[in-house]
Amino acid sequence: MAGAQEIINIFTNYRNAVYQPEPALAALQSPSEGDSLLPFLTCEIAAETVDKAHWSRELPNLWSKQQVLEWISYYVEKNKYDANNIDFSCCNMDGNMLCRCSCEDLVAMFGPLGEKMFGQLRELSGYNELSAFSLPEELAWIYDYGVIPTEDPSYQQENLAYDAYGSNSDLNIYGKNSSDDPVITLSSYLSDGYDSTMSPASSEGSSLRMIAHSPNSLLSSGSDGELDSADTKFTLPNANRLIDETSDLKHGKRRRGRPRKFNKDNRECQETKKSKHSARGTHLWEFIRDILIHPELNEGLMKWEDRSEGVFKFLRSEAVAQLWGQRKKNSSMTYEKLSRAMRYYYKREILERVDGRRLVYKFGKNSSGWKDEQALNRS
DNA sequence: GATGCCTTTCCTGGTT
DNA sequence: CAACCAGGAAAGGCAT
Repeated sequence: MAGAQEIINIFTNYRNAVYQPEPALAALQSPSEGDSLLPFLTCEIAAETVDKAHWSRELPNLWSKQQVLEWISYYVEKNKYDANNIDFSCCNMDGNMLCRCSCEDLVAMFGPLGEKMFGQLRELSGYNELSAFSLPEELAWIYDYGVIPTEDPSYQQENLAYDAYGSNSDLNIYGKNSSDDPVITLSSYLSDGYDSTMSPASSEGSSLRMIAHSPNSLLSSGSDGELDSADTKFTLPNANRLIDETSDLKHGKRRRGRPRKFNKDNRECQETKKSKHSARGTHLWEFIRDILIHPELNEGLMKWEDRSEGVFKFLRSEAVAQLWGQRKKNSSMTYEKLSRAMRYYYKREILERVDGRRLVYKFGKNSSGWKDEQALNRS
């Protein structure tokens, strides 16, 4: 366990390394911007410093302790808050623990800043004050796709995973406690879908579904059920790979291509998948497009560089990949793999290359639904 | 069962 | 050095 001094050192080093004075940043931090813009701006700023701030690429519940500290440091510095008022002994937690903190917890730890931090954490986690009934119609397929019947074993396992995170915990950044009305997040919206007809009983923890589906929760579909969630959350995605590696190793060399799913849990996963109706609109480029054409739900994941030309940029590449992975019930999705799939679209002219610009893509002539008028028609 | 499409996964090598 | 890009190869999953 890191001591308070060690934490302060990390904190200080990070601040010195990452947040050297930048005029643009300082301008954005002016009080006149107003709090309402704060979450958005922090996403934007984080994205601009994406090469430095690792936390900005991942969903908060996936952050390591280091990333949590980096985020705290960022936020304290951004708000010019006196770090002496912070109880650093409370900062030694990973993202999962952080996300389970109530607003009161954060206020206790960070004083008046805690409330703002709670708000931003909710933003970064994809919490939105949207009801399921206000979802745009063109995303109705999400309803079709995402319903997980309660008799579905995977759903029951997810609920087990959910319970492991504490179904009776206080209000946390994912929204309400389990007894409240269902809440939808972009994450669950784009990855899991949401069933507006879900009964209160079956919708329990719908806003928390992101936890259950997130890579670190793959306890639910993984093969190692006794792993401690707190300690394994960052290794689980790789744990799948380890299993594959050991089962696929032949003469010291791993077999090429996608490894077969052999183990019992994975077979269950496959069966579950087979039983489910495959929804339309599950293509990657459509998924990307749907994130882009709903900026109000975007969470700073992606942005248009040139809307009229269809040029867009990934701001939180790993977070988008994780969402895509959740959508495809694939815990081990990474930006690396997602980008490979994106590159296949070049040949089919669904996407066009944008040379020399990292994380930037452009819709091609064989894509549709992203242009202003098309998007408006879809709304 | 064969086929085709759309990824997914792994990999090597190059670039930023 | 990490992150990203490019693209070949092989395989999975699914619809037809």
